[in-house]
Amino acid sequence: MEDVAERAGVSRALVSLVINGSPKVSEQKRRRVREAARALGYRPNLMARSLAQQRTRIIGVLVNDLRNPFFAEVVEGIEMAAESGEFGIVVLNGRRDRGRELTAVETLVQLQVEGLALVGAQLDGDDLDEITDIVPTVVVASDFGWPAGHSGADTIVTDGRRGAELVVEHLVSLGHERILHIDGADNASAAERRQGYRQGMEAAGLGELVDVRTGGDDEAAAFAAIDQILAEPVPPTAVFAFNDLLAAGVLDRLDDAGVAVPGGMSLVGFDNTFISALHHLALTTVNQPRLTMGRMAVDALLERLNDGRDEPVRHTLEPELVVRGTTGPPRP
Amino acid sequence: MEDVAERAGVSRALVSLVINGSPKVSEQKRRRVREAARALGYRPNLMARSLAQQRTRIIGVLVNDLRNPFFAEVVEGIEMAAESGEFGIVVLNGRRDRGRELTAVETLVQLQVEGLALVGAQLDGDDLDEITDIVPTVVVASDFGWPAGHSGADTIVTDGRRGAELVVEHLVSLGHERILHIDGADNASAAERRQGYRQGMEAAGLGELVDVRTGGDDEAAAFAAIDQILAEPVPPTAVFAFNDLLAAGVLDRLDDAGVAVPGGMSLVGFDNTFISALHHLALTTVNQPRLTMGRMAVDALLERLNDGRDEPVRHTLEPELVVRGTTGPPRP
DNA sequence: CCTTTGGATTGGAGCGCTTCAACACTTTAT
DNA sequence: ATAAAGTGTTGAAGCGCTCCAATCCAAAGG
Repeated sequence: MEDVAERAGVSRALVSLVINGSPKVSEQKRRRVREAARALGYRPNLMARSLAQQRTRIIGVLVNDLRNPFFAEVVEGIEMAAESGEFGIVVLNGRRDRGRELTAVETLVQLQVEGLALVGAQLDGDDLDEITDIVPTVVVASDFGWPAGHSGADTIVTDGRRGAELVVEHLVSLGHERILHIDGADNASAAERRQGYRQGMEAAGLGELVDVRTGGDDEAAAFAAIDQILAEPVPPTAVFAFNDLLAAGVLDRLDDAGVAVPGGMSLVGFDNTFISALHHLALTTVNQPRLTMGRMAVDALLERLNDGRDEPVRHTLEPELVVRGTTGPPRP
Repeated sequence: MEDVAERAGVSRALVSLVINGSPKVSEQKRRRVREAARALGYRPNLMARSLAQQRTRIIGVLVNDLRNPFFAEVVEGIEMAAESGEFGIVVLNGRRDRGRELTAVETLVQLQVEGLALVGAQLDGDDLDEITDIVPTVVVASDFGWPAGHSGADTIVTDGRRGAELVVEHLVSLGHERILHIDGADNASAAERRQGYRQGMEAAGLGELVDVRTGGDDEAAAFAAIDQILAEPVPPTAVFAFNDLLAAGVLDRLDDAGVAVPGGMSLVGFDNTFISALHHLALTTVNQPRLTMGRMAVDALLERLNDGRDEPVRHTLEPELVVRGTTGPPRP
């Protein structure tokens, strides 16, 4: 910067003004500075700038699992919204490990992010309380209850309980009774969907038949569960899987076992990722508006940052049942 | 930091030493500083530290499209390798737009990343030359030729030409002749695969039947191409799609049109993403070792950073044909 | 007893930028 | 003519940290 100033015959302060597009710089000097900067290949040092400005204009994003297209799309939504709010984002990947999530958050905080979006985070409520004391936080696609702690994080979720109910209602309307749920284990939104499943079953008078098995959040997790289920004397007629990835795994296994879908077993996923839309899977599932969730997350953050809101806010989006080809009447 | 120093009754310099785990601090003071830091909830400011240290220990990653599981996994590979090399990464998403890629690179450079990994970038050779003058760069999963410019970027690719040849050989061995290629348009690795396709066809004496159609890099791009193909008087007996996503789109469309796969048409993808492995698709494809690619990319960067290498290096990984259920003998 | 040695600690300069009060120079009002 | 009110520019302080040279202190050696 020194060099640019010298070459343009002005002070460093003036260079700074030009770089930041201040209106109170004469056209002549502006041109000379621009030119000198180009000639020298000068690029401002963002670190130094942030330090001096005492702000970074960065939103930190912690994502549970980048390989899950659902999360990837939420992140795209966040990115797009952040961009139009003049913020950048830094994405860190928790890779399905709570410990890594914690260090990732620590890194983001030390990076001085102005806001934090936790996408599908597996942290617990206490972790969250600590975090919200430090930086404005929005929790997306997972749920830490309401209100979410001391100063409170904002929450953007699709109503997983309702989504699960929709699934059960749909299956019941087809005539199913033995509906089993392979859950998301300790995954962030697993509890909610379990609850919705239970409520749905009870509402249909099928409380006795509630059957939840431990799954996880990817195909592999589905294998053990479904293998075991198939080995039992009276398998269910329908399976509701925690998410599309899990459902895809179940589908594979059913295929191996020669069980027709939906002829021999109905199957429902969750998230409506592009996978479920593939004709060859044609997975009945529950839609979550991913891009909207990302956008709302950023909006929530910006309200805190720009408008100074400081009571927590919670937006619950409506899930939508998407009926495709993996559900039908139960086998006789 | 000032406050911590005061509370612990030491100087700021000593606090810095403790934070950075210097061995030359007495156990007693170390404890006192640690305690004061905890009591005050002190967190070092990474920006300030980077500024003072004149290094960031950050590798910038520009990724073409986060929604494509192939790229997401390469990024995971990079992340894991960076972690063990004591580097952090910052991921920016080009979202399939060259302009955005350019500004993303600019941002990363201003962030003072010490190395840059371009994953599936769509930039052109001139862009790359400029970039390599500024920061050590490795190009992953796309190809800018060899050597790649002035100071030169490193390159980590799977041999797309060879991969495409494998595909053609496989199809030819099944008896196909009218093999059509839906390409990746101006996508980074599209040219290479086109070339491999052509060479494979010519080597099999099918040079006359070479037929390349414009596709893109996601399902939607496949639709137009395949619809048009099906409307033609003599459709091909086999289609080789640029990647798995594209192939999935083709498969859907074939389904709509009532064309059996592989009975009526054989289909091959590329990348061996988890999608292709789903039994219901069972897509014949070409594997790229994604995690290895990520790891090698980081290794290449670290060689430059730590060992001072400065001639460009190029690693070409071997593609591997994965035969699944979408390929078979041609229809009569 | 004084000097040396070496480990522990500290003061202060400096990293690249922003920002604000102060200054110089014009223009307008009086 | 002088004062007042802009306009454009700059010097210098400060952002939170690191790191070197200097200092301090205690133990060891002469």
